[in-house]
Amino acid sequence: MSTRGRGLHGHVLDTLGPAITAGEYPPGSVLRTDELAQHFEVSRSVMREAVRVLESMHLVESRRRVGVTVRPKAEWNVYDPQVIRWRLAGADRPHQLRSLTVLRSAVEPVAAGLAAQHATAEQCAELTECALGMVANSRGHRLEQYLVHDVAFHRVVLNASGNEMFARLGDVVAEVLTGRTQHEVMFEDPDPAAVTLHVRVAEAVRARDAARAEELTRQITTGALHELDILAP
Amino acid sequence: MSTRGRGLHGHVLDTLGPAITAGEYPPGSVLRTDELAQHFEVSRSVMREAVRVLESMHLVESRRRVGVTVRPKAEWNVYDPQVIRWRLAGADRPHQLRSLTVLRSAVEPVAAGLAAQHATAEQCAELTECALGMVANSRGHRLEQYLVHDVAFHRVVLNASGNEMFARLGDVVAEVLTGRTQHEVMFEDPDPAAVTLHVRVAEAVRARDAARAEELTRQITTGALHELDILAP
DNA sequence: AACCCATTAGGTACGACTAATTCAAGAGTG
DNA sequence: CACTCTTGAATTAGTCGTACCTAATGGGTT
Repeated sequence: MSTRGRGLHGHVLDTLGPAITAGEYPPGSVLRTDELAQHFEVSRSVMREAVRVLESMHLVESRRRVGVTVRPKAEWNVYDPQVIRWRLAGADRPHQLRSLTVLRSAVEPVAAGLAAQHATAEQCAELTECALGMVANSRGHRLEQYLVHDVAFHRVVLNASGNEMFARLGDVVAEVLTGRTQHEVMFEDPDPAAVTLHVRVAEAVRARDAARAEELTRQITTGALHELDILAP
Repeated sequence: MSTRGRGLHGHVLDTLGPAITAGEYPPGSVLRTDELAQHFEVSRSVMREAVRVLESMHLVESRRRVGVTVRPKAEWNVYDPQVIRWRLAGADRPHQLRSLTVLRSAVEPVAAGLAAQHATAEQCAELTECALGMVANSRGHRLEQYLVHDVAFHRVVLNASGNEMFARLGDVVAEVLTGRTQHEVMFEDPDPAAVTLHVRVAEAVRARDAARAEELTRQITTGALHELDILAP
């Protein structure tokens, strides 16, 4: 899933990427292409392709006579799904989870408002279906199935917004929600209030009530902020 | 600026990237590495590195025995600054500008609210300075200087939010604002109301009034939406 | 329909050469 | 003597071309 692992250069990236994003190489660290190639036991061609990809993510910068230098974190392409996955898989996970949750709190309410204006009949139906699925699995430790519907719900909202930038955050939200279920405190059944909110969002979108859809979604994301103690109770 | 043009593979990307993002090659189109290498008069190694970068942006997919196929627009990494620049430079510019402006309307108000909570004294001072700079250049066709301070203002807000995801949108906002001044209808002096709003945002942040900073910024971004006729007057 | 094999285009490896940049030694200058 | 400028040697990425490997594909055979 996280590993597209296609080809040798993919394998190299699966090791180097997480290492860099985890801060194993401090900003300014210098790597040499040849040494890396030797270390990973691949040809220089393969290593060069891997470096090019890291370079396109602004994780490193390649300069003649110097080598491959690690760029400061502030310059990374933190919206690259691959970078997000690497960071979520490493020591930076908590921090990354917080950043993304704050991003969600900004984007999703607006996306829901737009979805209320632009959602197709089919998307409205999907939304209702997802909400019902959440209700059906909200009790009896069915977290797995609950999560599936939760992820689907938010994905539909983002897609229905009609904004491509919002739509592409579907994967990010999916990883945040999944991460919360897997690694965070969520042994108990989900909060009934949250489930209800999702149902009401689906209703608001179906009723073309943008303001209500936005406000209700804001309540959902605010809840997510509270879970991570980003907001005081 | 848009061209980092470092090396031959950079030159290839500067041509291929815009072509693909402009839709010159419809989704599913098949390119051959060898043909491309011949067309651009570079070696296969260089072309392969370029393809790897395009692949990491999810613009294309490379498969054996098939070739390099162009992926559908919905799968592109639309947050990649390079992709954004390519699209802003091509036929997709209006659409991209709208998407980004909607994104701004979601992110910037929340960022401003956070900035009011987390901005350092220095950042508060910078903000005030930028706002004053906007006022000083808001009359007499000083659009150039006005733009500089406008861009700086929004950049400081995004940075002061303390959220890395927000901070990285500084470049995007900069390009949107620059684009508006250069290509859109903005021969006249900026709207005095907008200038005043910026001053008041700076005040709100300085006063640690998160709610007010958020609301005022929402008015700014709403104004931007109106300019592009995304919202009805 | 199931299977096999030739074709094809990308994947990998290696070696030679190029070019840019750094760094240091040495000449020149105040 | 200290400082600056020039120059050249060392170093590392950049480019190229070739050869060979691998795996999908598509057609032909059983």
